[in-house]
Amino acid sequence: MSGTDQLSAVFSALADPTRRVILAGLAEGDATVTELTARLPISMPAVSRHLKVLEGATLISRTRSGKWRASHLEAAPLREAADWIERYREFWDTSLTRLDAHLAAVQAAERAGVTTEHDLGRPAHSTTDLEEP
Amino acid sequence: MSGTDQLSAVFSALADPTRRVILAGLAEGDATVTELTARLPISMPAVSRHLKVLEGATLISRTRSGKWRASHLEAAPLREAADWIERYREFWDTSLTRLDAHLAAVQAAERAGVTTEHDLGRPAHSTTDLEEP
DNA sequence: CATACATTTAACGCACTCGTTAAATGAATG
DNA sequence: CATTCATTTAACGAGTGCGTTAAATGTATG
Repeated sequence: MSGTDQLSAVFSALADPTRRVILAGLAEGDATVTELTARLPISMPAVSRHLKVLEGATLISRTRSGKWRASHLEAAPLREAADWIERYREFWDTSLTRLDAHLAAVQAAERAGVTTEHDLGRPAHSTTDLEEP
Repeated sequence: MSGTDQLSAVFSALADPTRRVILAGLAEGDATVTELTARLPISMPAVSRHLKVLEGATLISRTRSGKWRASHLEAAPLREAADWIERYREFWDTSLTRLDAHLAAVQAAERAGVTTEHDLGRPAHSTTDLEEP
């Protein structure tokens, strides 16, 4: 997963149920690999690599304390993920009827000068690639 | 990706930058595969399969309208994802000092009867697996 | 310093992802 | 009804993810 942007790394890390469980566990306090493994149905090496993934997404940090390495939750990157999703809140939060949604889409399209379902017959052959805001 | 839970499917779908761009595009209005492809640096079959992934995560729906198939943003599943992340807001939202975080972790641990960094020497060999709330 | 404990790395298997190009399918249209 | 346009499926290759077991590494401790 080399060259992956931060946001992708975070979403990718969250896509695994085991890692979400690990994060939930760390929310209750720092823990070692052995402790986390004791509560999971997988081997210790597997847990170790899940932690490596989480560390790669900077969702955890780890400190060596003598013989042990404790994992610590670093929730900051979750803010970025939350912010990304929040931009879509209007699309699920409002009680949009199908017509309202349609009109909203049309307005957004006109605002952005984008081709919509009304003129699918002449697709927008814009040359500019889409970008993430 | 058979047998994947909804939340994992959503996070997994969001983990790809191209798919996030597609969702952003659909937020401005429904669009066809051809239209989306015109604004992306990849082939149409590639876009088609991205849409299939998004559909699998129920992040979009598609309707056939004559010759064309328009994709429509279905943001509802994002709510679930947002809710999951929101539970960690306290961990990034508050101005936790390192000491505060430490104390919070200890309190959470005591509340849950979980072993913390204080007694890493005697790991919790609990038999119950962690679960997602 | 030899032994034990905590953790990681190595090596393997299997399944999936993401891109490509070429071929197949669906649905108007002349 | 043959052609054309929109879209999907097939087949391939390179890369990645997630689990395993066995071996290596780090760090106390007797």
